[in-house]
Amino acid sequence: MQSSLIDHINKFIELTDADIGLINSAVVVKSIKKKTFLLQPDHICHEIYFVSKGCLRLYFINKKLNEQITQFAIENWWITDYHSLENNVPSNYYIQAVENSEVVCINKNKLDDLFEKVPRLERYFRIVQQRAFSAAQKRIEYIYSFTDEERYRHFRSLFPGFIQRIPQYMLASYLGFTPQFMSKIRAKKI
Amino acid sequence: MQSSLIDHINKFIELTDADIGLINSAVVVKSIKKKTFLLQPDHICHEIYFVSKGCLRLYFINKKLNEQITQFAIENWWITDYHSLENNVPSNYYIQAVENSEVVCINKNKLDDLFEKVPRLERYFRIVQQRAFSAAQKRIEYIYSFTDEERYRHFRSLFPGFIQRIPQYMLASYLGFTPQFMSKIRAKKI
DNA sequence: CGAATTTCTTAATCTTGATTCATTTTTTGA
DNA sequence: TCAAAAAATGAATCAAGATTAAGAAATTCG
Repeated sequence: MQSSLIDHINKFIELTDADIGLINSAVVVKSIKKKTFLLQPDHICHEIYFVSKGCLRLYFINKKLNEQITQFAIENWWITDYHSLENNVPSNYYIQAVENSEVVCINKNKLDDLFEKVPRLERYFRIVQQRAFSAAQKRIEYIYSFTDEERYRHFRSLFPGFIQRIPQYMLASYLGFTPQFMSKIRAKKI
Repeated sequence: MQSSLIDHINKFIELTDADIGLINSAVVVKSIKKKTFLLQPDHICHEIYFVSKGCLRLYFINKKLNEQITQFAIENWWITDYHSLENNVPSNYYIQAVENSEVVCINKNKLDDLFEKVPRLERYFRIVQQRAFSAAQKRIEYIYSFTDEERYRHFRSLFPGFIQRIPQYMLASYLGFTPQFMSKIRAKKI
């Protein structure tokens, strides 16, 4: 039984059985219950996470003491705090399971070793990072193109399935407005 | 005389003379005058640009017919529309020189060939993309943490030199507010 | 140099979405 | 199964920043 991470990597590069062995021995697969934290503020982030099942969120507490979600990760997405990971500085973020989930964890040092042993993985992660950056570029475009209400309708039309999976207040947080405002626009006909 | 792109790559990976030759034969260095466009809407973006001198901006025209700048690139930064580049679809964006500039242009197909010939370049671009994504994560954090006025003051304290180089209205556009509001907050004492 | 263009400023009014506070509905888990 | 916690809603007031409409100042370049 192939892990879903290996399946995902295989979509971008070819792996030998030896490569797969090396990858599998570098990762730890964890089943985590809803609300479990994988990262909390003031801790240095040492791992990147691949979601094989479920949903995680990345958020921080803003000055008004509200949760501000900056990213969700569902099946086949990576999530981590790259700033903390790369600069070895304490994070401001929480990474938390929104649903019971299964994640593939890779420690940063082990990942660096793995790049030495399986150089083709550089290509896989180059492509993954480029897609992530491209998505971030699009997101910034949307933030500056639409009003909050438009962004909600747009998001709902793009990911109709996803909004069923999470509480409305989390979507409001991700979109950058209050649950009250969310209620207001949901109360309007279409 | 080494190009500044080669210098930059050399900070992350080791290149042989043969590698350098291959890279140099894949790129085109252009000197472009202020206001020159490297990309315009409805065109598919086929190149990525490395700024060796000067400053470029990436922007689109929003629904209110105003320019919305989403990115600047100064010396040693890459800039392109990855969405258009990767999916071969027409761009919504302009890429324009803000100052007389020198850019290293790499065609996407030539870059793909180059990855075959110089696989270690995957590593360089993996790191560059990861940094770009990390910067985008931080930017989204700031967008949702601060008011517009706070973001202006924060940006000014982070990049005091840069704000001298560009017209104020471009900074207002990048920060997502109007030139009038920019004037208002600049008129306040400190 | 001097006219044209770009850029910046001021001020009055208006809008989107926040805040506050209260209530209702839904979900969870002992 | 039912009490407690979590999530969603509603309405009144408020604030940050947009809009509109002039003008003033600074650059550019023929």
